[in-house]
Amino acid sequence: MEVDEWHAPRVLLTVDLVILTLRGSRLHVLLVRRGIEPYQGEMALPGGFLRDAEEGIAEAAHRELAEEAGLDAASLHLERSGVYDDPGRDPRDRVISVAYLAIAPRLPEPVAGTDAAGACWTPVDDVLTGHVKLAFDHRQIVEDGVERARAKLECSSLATAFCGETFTISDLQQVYEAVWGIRLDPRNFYRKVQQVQDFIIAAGPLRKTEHGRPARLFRAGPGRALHPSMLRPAAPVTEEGDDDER
Amino acid sequence: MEVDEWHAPRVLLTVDLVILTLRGSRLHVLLVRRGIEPYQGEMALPGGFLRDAEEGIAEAAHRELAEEAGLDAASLHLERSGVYDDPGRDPRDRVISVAYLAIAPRLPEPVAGTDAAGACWTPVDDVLTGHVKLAFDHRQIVEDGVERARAKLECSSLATAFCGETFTISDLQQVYEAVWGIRLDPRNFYRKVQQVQDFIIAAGPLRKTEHGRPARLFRAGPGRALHPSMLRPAAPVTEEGDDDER
DNA sequence: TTAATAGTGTCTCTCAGACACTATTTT
DNA sequence: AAAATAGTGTCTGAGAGACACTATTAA
Repeated sequence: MEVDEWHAPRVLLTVDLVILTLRGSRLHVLLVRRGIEPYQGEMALPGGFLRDAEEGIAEAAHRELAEEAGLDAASLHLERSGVYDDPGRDPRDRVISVAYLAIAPRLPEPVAGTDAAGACWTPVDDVLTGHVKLAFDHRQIVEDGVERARAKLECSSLATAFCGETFTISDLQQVYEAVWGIRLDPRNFYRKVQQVQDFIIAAGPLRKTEHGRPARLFRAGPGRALHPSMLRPAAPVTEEGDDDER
Repeated sequence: MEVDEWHAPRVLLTVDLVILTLRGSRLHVLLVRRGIEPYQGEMALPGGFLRDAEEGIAEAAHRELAEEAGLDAASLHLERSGVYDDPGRDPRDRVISVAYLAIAPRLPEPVAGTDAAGACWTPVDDVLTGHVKLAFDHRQIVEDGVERARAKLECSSLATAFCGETFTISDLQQVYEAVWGIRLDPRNFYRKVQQVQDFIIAAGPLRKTEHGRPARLFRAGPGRALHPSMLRPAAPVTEEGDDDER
């Protein structure tokens, strides 16, 4: 041991939010334009420093969610997603960032009551491909957050957090398709999702659709973990690994 | 935004290590007796403060692994496991802890070349049940680390990190049984583990056993992700959820 | 009617688990 | 021989995906 904590370095702590939602049939992330240096004028994730030494990190995440995105933290799914600590990630100082993943249902406007000017929903594909550049290591933070969301769709009821109070099975399928970035068979999805215990429960009336037969409405059920789980299709097995077996 | 970073609070950063290994057929975690306040004389996870502001957290984890446990970090599986930031978790100051999970193969002595006096392997069950008390929130850190190890056995080749250079299929089964805390059928395990691509590869000779037929030896294969995965048996389905259907 | 979406039934394949059975060693 | 562990074969049941089929709406 022999650690002398009086000489241990102190670091700054920020919270960054990866707020995901569906717009159209694509997954979007909320970005803000930075008003201060460094990276002034560039796009970045909403977030900021801890307010004071007594504020918990989760507490700060809730505060930033309300301040910067105008979203009611109580109604949103919010969970820690990752920690970013590369000593050179912020040119000013040693800054550690704790990322939080938030899932929002479809919202009519980019953001209502936003504190930061220039907040906007951006397709995650544009961020992941590098078409839209982000400040700091925020592209990596988005990538990790999206991957976490993808994984959690398999074994948790996270998908319902993308939907409103009630939704059809088709709505839910769109969530899975947008987040996973693949197409699913509607008939198999329909059967599968209803076999999961406590995932969705029937909620009264039908919803008229633009075309076709009206669909039943459902609400999120009490289950948090899915049994059986909604596994992603396995990546197609390529034969490239068998080269040395010829 | 409008965050004035000059007034943002700074925090201390520690790294804590959850080093797991198998001893006998039980899962053990490495603990040290604290030499300084707070919690002086009590058991805790090895770890410590960042050395300086330029040291990365992963770097610090490797350093502590060598200093406190005498283990060669290069040969061990080491990954970030969690972050602990409750403002009251350290009575002295605001201290954030980043936990790392390390997996060690069976070692002959409690620890060789250990810097900290009183380091010892302790059965994780004794920690999780509260039979052995730990300083700070270290019991929670152990619990989270063990759960992460349990989950990673399913989809990664982590289990081989508990074994030496070569091992039998029976050895590998003992890893799964000890970490998951359940018994597995040897015949099914044998078949299943060999169907996983690039998980284990045959390594020459047989190993004599105390009783019974000698077993083939294997080495860890190149695969990191397991296909198909080694899923834990599902928790038995209880009927308590069906009460409202009578 | 057609187009479109909702919802059902059924087949096949793969994998998990149960377990009978054979093989090879020590005592 | 018995005991013990290694390793194989086979059956059953559950779930995933393919896909034919029916149901109900708008245009």
